[in-house]
Amino acid sequence: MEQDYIPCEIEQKWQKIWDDTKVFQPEPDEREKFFITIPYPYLNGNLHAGHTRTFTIGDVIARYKRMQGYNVLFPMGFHVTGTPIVGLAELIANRDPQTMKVYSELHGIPIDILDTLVTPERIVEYFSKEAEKDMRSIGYSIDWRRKFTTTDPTYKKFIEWQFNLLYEKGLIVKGSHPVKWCPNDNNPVEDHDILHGEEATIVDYTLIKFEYNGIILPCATLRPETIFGVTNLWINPDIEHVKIKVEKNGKKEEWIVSREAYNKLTFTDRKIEFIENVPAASLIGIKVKNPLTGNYVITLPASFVKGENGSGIVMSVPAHAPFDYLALKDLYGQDLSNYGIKEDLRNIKLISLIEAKEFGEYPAVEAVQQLGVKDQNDPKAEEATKIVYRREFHGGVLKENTGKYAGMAVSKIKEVLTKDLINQGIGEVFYEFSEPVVCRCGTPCVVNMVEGQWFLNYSNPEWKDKVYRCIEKMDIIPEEYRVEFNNKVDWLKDKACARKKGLGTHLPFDNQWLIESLGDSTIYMTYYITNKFFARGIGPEHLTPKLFDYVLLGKGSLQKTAADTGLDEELIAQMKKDMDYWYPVDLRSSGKDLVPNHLLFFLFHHVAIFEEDKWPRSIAVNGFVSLEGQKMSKSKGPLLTLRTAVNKYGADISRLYILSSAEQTQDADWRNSGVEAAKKQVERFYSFAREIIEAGAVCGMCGELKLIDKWMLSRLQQRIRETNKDMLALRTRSALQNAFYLLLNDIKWYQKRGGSNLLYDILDTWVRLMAPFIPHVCEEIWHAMGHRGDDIVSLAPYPIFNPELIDKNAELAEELVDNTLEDIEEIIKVTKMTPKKVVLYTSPTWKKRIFQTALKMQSENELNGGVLIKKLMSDPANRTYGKDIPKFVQKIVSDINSMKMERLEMFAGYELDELEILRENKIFFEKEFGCPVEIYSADDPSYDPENKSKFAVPMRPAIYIE
RNA sequence: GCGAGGGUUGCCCAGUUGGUCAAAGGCGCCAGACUUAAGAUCUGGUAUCGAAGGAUUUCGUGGGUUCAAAUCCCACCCCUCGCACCA
Repeated sequence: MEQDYIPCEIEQKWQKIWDDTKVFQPEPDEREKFFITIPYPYLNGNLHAGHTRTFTIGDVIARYKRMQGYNVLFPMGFHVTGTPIVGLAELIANRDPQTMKVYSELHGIPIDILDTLVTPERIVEYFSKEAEKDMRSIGYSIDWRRKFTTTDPTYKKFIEWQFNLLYEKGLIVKGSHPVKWCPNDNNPVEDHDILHGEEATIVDYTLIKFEYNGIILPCATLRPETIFGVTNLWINPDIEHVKIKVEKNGKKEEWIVSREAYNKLTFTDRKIEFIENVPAASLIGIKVKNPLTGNYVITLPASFVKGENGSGIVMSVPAHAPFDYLALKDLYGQDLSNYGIKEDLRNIKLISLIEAKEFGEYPAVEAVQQLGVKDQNDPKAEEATKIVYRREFHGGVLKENTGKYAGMAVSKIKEVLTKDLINQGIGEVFYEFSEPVVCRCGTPCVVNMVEGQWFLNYSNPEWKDKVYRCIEKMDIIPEEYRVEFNNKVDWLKDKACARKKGLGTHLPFDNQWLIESLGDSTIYMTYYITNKFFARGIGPEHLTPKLFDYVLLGKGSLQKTAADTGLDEELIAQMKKDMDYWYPVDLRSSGKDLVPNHLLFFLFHHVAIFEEDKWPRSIAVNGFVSLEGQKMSKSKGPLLTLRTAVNKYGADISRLYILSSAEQTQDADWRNSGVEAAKKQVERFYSFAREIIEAGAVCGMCGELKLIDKWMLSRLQQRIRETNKDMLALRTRSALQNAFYLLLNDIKWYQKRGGSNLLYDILDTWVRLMAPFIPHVCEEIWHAMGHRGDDIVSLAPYPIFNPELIDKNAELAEELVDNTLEDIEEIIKVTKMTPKKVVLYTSPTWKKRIFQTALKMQSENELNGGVLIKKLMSDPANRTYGKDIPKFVQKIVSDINSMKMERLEMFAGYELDELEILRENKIFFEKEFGCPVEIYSADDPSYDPENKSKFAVPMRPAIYIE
């Protein structure tokens, strides 16, 4: 080994050896397989610290499983379908200043090359090469024979096959959906096209059609159930209203709405025709029919109604809506005769329809009174509304007067009721933004219905049921995410799966559309298996649907498939054999951002296409990476690329750092000071190994073992046990704590206590323990230890826990020494004295006996202070210490009571000769404190000037210092 | 608003089947060793009080359960992320 640790030399050397010897190119054999996949990266930039984290976790698992004896397949591909790469090519072609800056400086692309990346194809070619180079440089154990890019002609054949299959199964349907739309550009707006209102979401209101002389006055509401409590409608006399002709699904109606609402309606899936302006005054004071109850209610003037919200006409539910109540109250006693309203509005009776435990009959009235809201223009009215809505939504139940809906929870009613209203022709859905959205061009956006769109029918309940079943059977790591997955399945609606722009595969049954990029990356893990064969030169012309049917699903016959594809039977049989061997996916590990999209679709498509035995077995998710506390951004910075990290620190240090800096789901923060610390640790590991090897250390297990050796072995076993336990749960941080940091502390103590026999054995285990995490330096050490040829550490057996090497007495003995050491130090610190002599007194025999007796009683589950004291007192031999016994017993009993199981097991059969142990370590103590040390038993102290020996108890000797 | 996650000692971050938890590890800081010196490295210390191994107050806030709470229960406050046709 070299004197100094030089990462890049070691790393390049071993990467070449791994590649040359093809150790990570698995083929089916008799071993158990483990198929791990990480979502391939989307290549609109170089790989960054986020990728580094996710992929490194995957690689560590792959390496760990391999060392455990599994036949591990860990493949990788590149995702390029979709629009961002097309957009990036345009930006580069246009020399967009920010893009040029970010991609040259942060992504590290030489400017002369960047200048050439002006088409999507060139971008894909460039980044896929770079990404592979990067992943190799950090030592991922990927089988590169299987790589592909999602625009490969053969991959497109695979996607076409899949979408035809889904179409045949009726899982792809045609429909319309609402999008954010700029009327000026006549195009959908994406998030980066928005000037303000990025936060806006599309909210679905229910439109309820009140009727007046055959004309519809639609009211938009988020709470359609309140239709049962409507006492009147609100019309703002100061805004413009229009009468329009509305045609939807062939049904023609005449509506009256605000002018703004008319404008919005023209973008919906309705045909709209303007008829005439309608003076607001003519709309006030009329009687309109509640379409559900058939009751007639009056229309009244209100200033709080805004033309741009909803339809511009509002239904009034004063029992539950503070604004409605306030507006109504404001009209009490007012002269409304100019609207032709003569009746006394006090006669309008509030209608309560929701039972909520926080409120009585009229929640709106109570809230208004509690908050002291003055009128409809008081800002506190908003707050009152929120309070009432929130409480009613959570805990509210519908009352008897809602007919067949009585007893239903308010939180569940909206969907059901809206559907019923639509079916009866008296309701519709109306989409609106949660806040105003303005396009970059300055135009206010609208919700537009895109028609004739293709959807993946994820809302299909049978499909969802299968996914639930799949999740139930899977391991979700960490387990807390299971509920998240189930929630998201529940929440998922139909998803538009085709677009007009971007890279990708055309929909086979409707060629003008491109398959959306999340849809084409759901079951591609099978493609790694088949692509090993395709990549040897099988062209797309051979990849007929029958081939995929046979290889992936086992449908059809070998002969017919061969005839259909023109491929050899033997080759096809081999593909199928590989598929049957490797599938299903044992673990898909990914960043947590993919939970509500990719990982969900991954499950949906698997359950739709494959039989249950091919469903994924487990999913793991990990957190993000930030940079010195700042969020990273590919397009704006800050950004740390994988390459920058590896160039600066090396592969092993980057790996160790990213894995140890945060636990699985926690977000990690990449900090320079942290990497520097990791660097120090790896260097320390390296020089520890070098010193041992250069000293010519050999296996010490066969020689005679001292107590400290037994202690070391015992601790080592515990670290092995914990590391394996952590790896099983993918807790890489905790695994490293055990396999590296804690073990390092143990080794320090071992050496401090004069241990030396087992250094070679420790190293042998330690290198294997660390190999999945920092493989290059471990290979280097393993080689230096004399392993040659095929005997590389990447394929060496991972250490397993050996319970026979656990030695409780050795651990207790060291604990005694450590306790004593710390107590002496503490006394010196407090008294600030320089010791001239230290005297130790071990526990007297009677205390040890009592301790043992108490432990025994505890193990028989009958530890009781009183009983113990009586028992002791009855023994004449104990009379001498009679008055000390109760106090000591009390202490012992409470100590033992507060011990955990593990601790009690540790003490089970406690039989330590403390005097002997301390005497053996006399020289150690003398060295530590630089003065003579005398050791006595408290039974028989020949020197005890201050009578300290009486404080001696088991595991804590009494101390006298002068 | 809905859903999920989180608030720990100067900072980052462990620890939640309740009990060696004043609480791991790292950073920072302090002291010592080494060095001509600095750096690097190594050793020790780092809540408060204490001239004897102890005591006291801490784990977002306020209550509660328990012999015992960072850990369990209730309420509240604050922070981060997702909410879709975008990868």
